[in-house]
Amino acid sequence: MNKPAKLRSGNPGTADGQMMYSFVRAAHVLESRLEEALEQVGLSLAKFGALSHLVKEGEPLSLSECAMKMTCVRSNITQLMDRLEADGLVRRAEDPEDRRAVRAVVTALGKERYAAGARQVAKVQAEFAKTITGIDRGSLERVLSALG
Amino acid sequence: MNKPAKLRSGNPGTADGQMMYSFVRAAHVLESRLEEALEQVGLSLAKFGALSHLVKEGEPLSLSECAMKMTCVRSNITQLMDRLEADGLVRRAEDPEDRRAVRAVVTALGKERYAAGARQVAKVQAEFAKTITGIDRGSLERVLSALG
DNA sequence: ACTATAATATTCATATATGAATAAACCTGC
DNA sequence: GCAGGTTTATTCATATATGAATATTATAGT
Repeated sequence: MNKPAKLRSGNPGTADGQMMYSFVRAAHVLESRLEEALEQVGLSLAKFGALSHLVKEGEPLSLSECAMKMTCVRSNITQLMDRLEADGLVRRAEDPEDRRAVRAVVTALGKERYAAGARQVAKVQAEFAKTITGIDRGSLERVLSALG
Repeated sequence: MNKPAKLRSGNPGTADGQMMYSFVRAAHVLESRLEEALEQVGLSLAKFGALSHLVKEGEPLSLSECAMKMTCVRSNITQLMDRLEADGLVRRAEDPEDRRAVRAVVTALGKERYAAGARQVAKVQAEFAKTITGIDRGSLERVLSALG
């Protein structure tokens, strides 16, 4: 009982629906590749993301600032920092300006690990760049920015 | 110390990298919309996905079959079924053919809930369809299928 | 028939995420 | 200066996901 192809293109109930699912699935695959690549250097995507923001900022960020930059709730950062601290990649430091705040300081090991992670991510990016060859960049950018 | 725009387009280290991150972020936003829409009818995306496969199959699936259809590990399904069973949407049944197997049976409530979820998902799909207006379907499909 | 191997679901430990509840420190309006 | 509200991080409960270890059942090969 399959619908003929004619009914399937441009029909919001079928073709576009498939497209939406494909989109989400493709993103999951991409994330898996990133996770796998980062695993080679002892990082997860979450850990790399946190290190990335901290390294790029160049100076310690409060955990609230981390949460904002990573668009997640603060309790998530609390746990992530626990794990990063256990790995010796980050250190919690008091904020002399605000005694409520805790600032995350990247350790030397954290910086090395971040650099190694960045090299791994670059490989996946290169693959991704090859994959999207042949799609119009402008349209894709517009769609992606329209989505979020 | 920003690089001029010229250096940023077509440069694998910047523009394409941004694109990859945008892609993943956009998918997350889309998923959040789906979660939010499904929450209105008491479902999560994971629960809806499981119900979806079961309803479409038309007959009970073993938990291993569910895991394969949802491309996840079996222990995940064990837990998901626990929650679906607690919600009264699914029931575990013995498999007379294979005493190791457990089959997931959708309850009447489960079918209703699935239908309500499908209506919610359809709304998000319609939005998504609008968003991707103006991008070439063929290229997008090729890219998405190349990714996974 | 018996033994070795495979497949089944579950449990456990862990990682990631959310959101509610809490405690401590900060800030404002009076 | 203090009461009341806000912001800080943490803890707890929960949902989702993985992978290792386990127990039960099936199936092959002998």
